[in-house]
Amino acid sequence: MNVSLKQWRAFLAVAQTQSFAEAASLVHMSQPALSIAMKNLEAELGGQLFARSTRAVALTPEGAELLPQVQRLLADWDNVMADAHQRFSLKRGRLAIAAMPSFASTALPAVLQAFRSRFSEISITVQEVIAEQLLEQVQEGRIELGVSFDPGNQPDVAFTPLFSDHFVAVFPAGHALAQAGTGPLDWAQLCSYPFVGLQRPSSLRALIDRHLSAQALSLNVVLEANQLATVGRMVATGLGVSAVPKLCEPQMHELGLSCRALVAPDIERQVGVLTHGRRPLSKAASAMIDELKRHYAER
Amino acid sequence: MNVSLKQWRAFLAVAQTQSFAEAASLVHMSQPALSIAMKNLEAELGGQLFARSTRAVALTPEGAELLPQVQRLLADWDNVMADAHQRFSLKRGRLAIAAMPSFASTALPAVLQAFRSRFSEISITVQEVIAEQLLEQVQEGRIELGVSFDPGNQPDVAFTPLFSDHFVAVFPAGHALAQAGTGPLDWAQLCSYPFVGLQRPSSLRALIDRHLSAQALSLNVVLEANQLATVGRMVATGLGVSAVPKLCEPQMHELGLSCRALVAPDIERQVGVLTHGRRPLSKAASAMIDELKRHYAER
DNA sequence: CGATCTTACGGGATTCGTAAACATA
DNA sequence: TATGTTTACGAATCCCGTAAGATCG
Repeated sequence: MNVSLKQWRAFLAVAQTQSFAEAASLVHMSQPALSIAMKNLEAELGGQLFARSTRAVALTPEGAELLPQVQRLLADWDNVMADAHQRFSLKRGRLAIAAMPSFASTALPAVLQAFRSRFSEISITVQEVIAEQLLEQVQEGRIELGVSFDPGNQPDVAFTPLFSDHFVAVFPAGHALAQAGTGPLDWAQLCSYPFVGLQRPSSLRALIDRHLSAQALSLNVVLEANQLATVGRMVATGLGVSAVPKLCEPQMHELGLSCRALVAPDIERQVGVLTHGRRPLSKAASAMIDELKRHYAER
Repeated sequence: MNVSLKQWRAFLAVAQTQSFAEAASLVHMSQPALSIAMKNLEAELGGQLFARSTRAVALTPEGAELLPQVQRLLADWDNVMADAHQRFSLKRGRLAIAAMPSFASTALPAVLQAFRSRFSEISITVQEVIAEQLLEQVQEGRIELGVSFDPGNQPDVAFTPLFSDHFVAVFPAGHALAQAGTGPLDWAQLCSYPFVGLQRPSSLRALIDRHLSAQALSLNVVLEANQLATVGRMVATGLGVSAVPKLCEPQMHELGLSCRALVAPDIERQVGVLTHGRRPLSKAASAMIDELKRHYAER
């Protein structure tokens, strides 16, 4: 036999109203039912909570000492219930997400704004991290949701594609490539210029090398950097040309650089959502993924 | 439909064991029953607490956020239950008592010692107050139990007699009354000596005056004080003789005074326990009253 | 005598446990 | 195929509500 929250709520009602009859209506029970409930509660506790005279009900000193404790704990339970409801209805919650810098600084803000306008009570933390760290964070469960390139088959990580990104050539505004038009460019054409590339080991760099060597092409790499922004500045300085994901085109434009799509081969890379493969998603994370999908479905 | 503590305990068990089967044995239920219970709990909360794959159970992020809260609250409930049990079994509690000074300094310590040896975990506060204040404190409920003279019919106060106190004459060791023997003395004999009495209004003084005037006796009051100890010192100084409750005889002896019982009339006053007439007694207070009764029943 | 709590008892709902079905590694 | 969860269903339990009883002012 165990005491129930209902019994304690009834106890509270009796203590407050000083009457079994009134208390019974407060907790939506019949008088006798409440009487039995209190009797059982007292039996469970091993002593009287109330001193009953047929005309009046009074708390015993022990009951009086218990009252504030019970009051507080019942209120705490209500808070827990409310908290749970809020979390499940997305009226409350936390969401930790991460995105690679190129995405965080381009498409993400609009998505976040849309999400926040729907679920204003969910607090979001965004981390800008490179793909490798992002993968690690997702695997460890430190962040629930990441936006990055498809990492391939990684343990404990699930990838949901959002869109596919292609490469663009990057060069200074006055470069020869700029004067040759604005249409697609072949990688072969890029190979004849000094090339500023990402440092190995970089998944991006490896991807490019793999595709080009399959076509018997090879870049004339004269410089390497490990941040895309640095590569951009090198190109702006006139040290060479480069190739970056189309997603980063806005950043390149900001540096005063020009871009043209690259084909032959059209190197494609999936960008999407990384989540932990075995842990369940929070409703907040699911809603964010929906928002991301909606954002790219609309195009 | 309401959630029960049992459901939350089951939730805790599942979260800790990561298994419905193990958790079921922990909470003494069958697997299916626990499964249903969790299903109902989730329905009540409006979302999933666990992500079930047929081979494994994992907390959802929402469930994980709830877990520590639930853990804390369940522990709190256990504490409340334990607290209640302890209070009812006199392994814990507070007891505020008051006693008139003559009693507090004579019989009370032995009673308190006996009580504490039985119920060592009950903390007791003792107030030494005069009869009028004591009555007031009991009426207000500030103290639960007082030891004093019978106050007569007072609103909201119940009196339980413990013993009846008689009066003794008090005089210096070398006094004529001391040389006249050690047996009972008549009040009439006391009237021929200068008398040191309690100041009016004092219930003790009023009692004496009432009884003596009924016998056409009158004291030769030469001095008055409002504390019994002061009266004793005046007598010790040789300013006169006095009459005090037998209960105070030890105090008088300490001042080097002698005493003899007073009769004709044998003025008797009930000493007993004052409690609030309408409020219920705590188990601790009841036990203390029992201890007091036992103390005087043994004689 | 009236108001109020308690006891008695029948009905109903919830919950439990056993057995079977189901789903994944 | 084996392990572990869910569904199905019969049964027991618990709890509630109505009606009668008891008690005190």
